[in-house]
Amino acid sequence: MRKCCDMRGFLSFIILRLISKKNMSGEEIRREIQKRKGSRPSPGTIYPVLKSLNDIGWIEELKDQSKEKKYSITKKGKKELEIATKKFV
Amino acid sequence: MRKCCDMRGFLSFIILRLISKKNMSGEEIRREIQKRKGSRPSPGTIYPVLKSLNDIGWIEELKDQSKEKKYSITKKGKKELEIATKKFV
DNA sequence: ACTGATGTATCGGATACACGATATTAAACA
DNA sequence: TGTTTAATATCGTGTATCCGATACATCAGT
Repeated sequence: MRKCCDMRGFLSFIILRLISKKNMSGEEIRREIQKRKGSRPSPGTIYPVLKSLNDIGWIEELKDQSKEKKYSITKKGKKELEIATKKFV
Repeated sequence: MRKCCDMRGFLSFIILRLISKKNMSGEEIRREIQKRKGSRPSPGTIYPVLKSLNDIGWIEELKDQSKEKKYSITKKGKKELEIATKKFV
């Protein structure tokens, strides 16, 4: 994946948006999407997306005390999300 | 494609949303997306989506005088769009 | 330390999205 | 009626999204 919010990759958009509202871990994201959508994305879906969003600097790890690795949105990510949202929503 | 706004198929969501705001033809949609996104989706991208959205009854043809075949969103499509938007945006 | 439970990471593969090219249709002129 | 122009439709293909399965890591309780 190169760009979030390309024609494909709706999931990246959703995940970025979730993280923008609240720092979240992979499992939290899975639970949240299940709550909203009904189906629980598999780990093989979520974690690669988190990795790529992290790699391009749109989110960043937020190591805290717990065993969960939380992510927060970066300034860059916030900006990109705003652009994408304006374009398409 | 079965459901718009599945994990994949961001484009279906975009197109449904565009049509929900204003009755549009395939070419209008291509131009609108180009205006917003910069790149112009190819016919082979747009028309199959329109066909599938039409097949599942979320949009419908709106034959008018012109040579363009416009589409409008159906009640069902409006409802589904609302659900998807609430879920994800 | 061992075990169980939970979160994270990675891999191979199936699926279908999006593409470009091409064909078809249809309106609008002469 | 024939020609041109533009919109629509379809086809085969490459690609990466998303999946399930599996492995690894980490913490809690005993």
